[in-house]
Amino acid sequence: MTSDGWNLTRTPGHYISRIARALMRIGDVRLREVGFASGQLPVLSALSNGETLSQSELARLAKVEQPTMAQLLARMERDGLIHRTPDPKDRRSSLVSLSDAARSRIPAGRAILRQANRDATKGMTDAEVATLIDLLQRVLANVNEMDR
Amino acid sequence: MTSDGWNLTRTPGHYISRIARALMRIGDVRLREVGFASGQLPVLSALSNGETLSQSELARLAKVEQPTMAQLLARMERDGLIHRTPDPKDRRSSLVSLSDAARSRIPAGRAILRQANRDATKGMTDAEVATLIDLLQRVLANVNEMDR
DNA sequence: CGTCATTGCATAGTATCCTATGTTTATACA
DNA sequence: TGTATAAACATAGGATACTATGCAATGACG
Repeated sequence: MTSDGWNLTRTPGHYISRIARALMRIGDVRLREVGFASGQLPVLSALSNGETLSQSELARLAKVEQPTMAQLLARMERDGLIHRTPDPKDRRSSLVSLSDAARSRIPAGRAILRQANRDATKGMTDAEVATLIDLLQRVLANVNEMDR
Repeated sequence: MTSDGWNLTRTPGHYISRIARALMRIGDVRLREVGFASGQLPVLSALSNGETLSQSELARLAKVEQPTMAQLLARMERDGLIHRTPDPKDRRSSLVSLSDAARSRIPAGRAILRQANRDATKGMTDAEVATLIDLLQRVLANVNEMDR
């Protein structure tokens, strides 16, 4: 331990990357049952109320770069989760909407995610979870600041 | 907000994935100055004291699957960060060690990471950081449990 | 009205991660 | 000893992320 040349094991960053990887793996396994994947969640969430959004609006909402969203939407279209229709107002753009099949599976997906979050905070009081969320929010604000 | 079909924005998982992605991006940018990448940290850390380890030992330490470690080591070898020598005790295995160039740059890399962790917890007291680490540790234990 | 910057998207290339599978070597045990 | 299991590694292929770049359509402004 003390001879570790980095001594950076007990840092928030270390735990956060480990948890993120495990959560993504677990989420993908559990969501496969309803045909979703964890990377698709921001898109499903944004379109769940029937709205139609462009690729760039989705990228901004999901906080990913545009080519990342392009690939994600291509896979989702291939899997029948979304449709694209040309935007009559802008010939560069298409409007993305959820397929009926995807929308019908959203409640099941939401339940799976709620359970996963409960499992991940097992043994923690509501106050502890609230504290954790508060601290994470402040870290996120800091790293967003670092990004510029 | 209340009309969000998922209502899962204010969950630990949501923040943790966002922070992890931002931290990785920032870490990669800052570490590029010394020729490292964030994914290489577990390997650099494990070998920094001059030890030699096999690919599977490194995979276990870094908590990644074996093919992931194989690819990572291939890139690190290509970039001159590590050497591989055949294991005289086991013809299936090779022993991985850090190059002198990599070892000499470790102190600079460590300083960069310390600073990044300080930046990410800016505005938080030592007690708050300790609380955050404690809560994250418990979440990590939970998700590791979920993984089986 | 024409030029020019901006915006929306596509493509290419790379890095990390995963699962599934195969090959070779080592080991255990009937 | 011979076979079966286990371990170490390689390979293939997919998902999710990034940067860099290019093209076409839009919009702003002299």
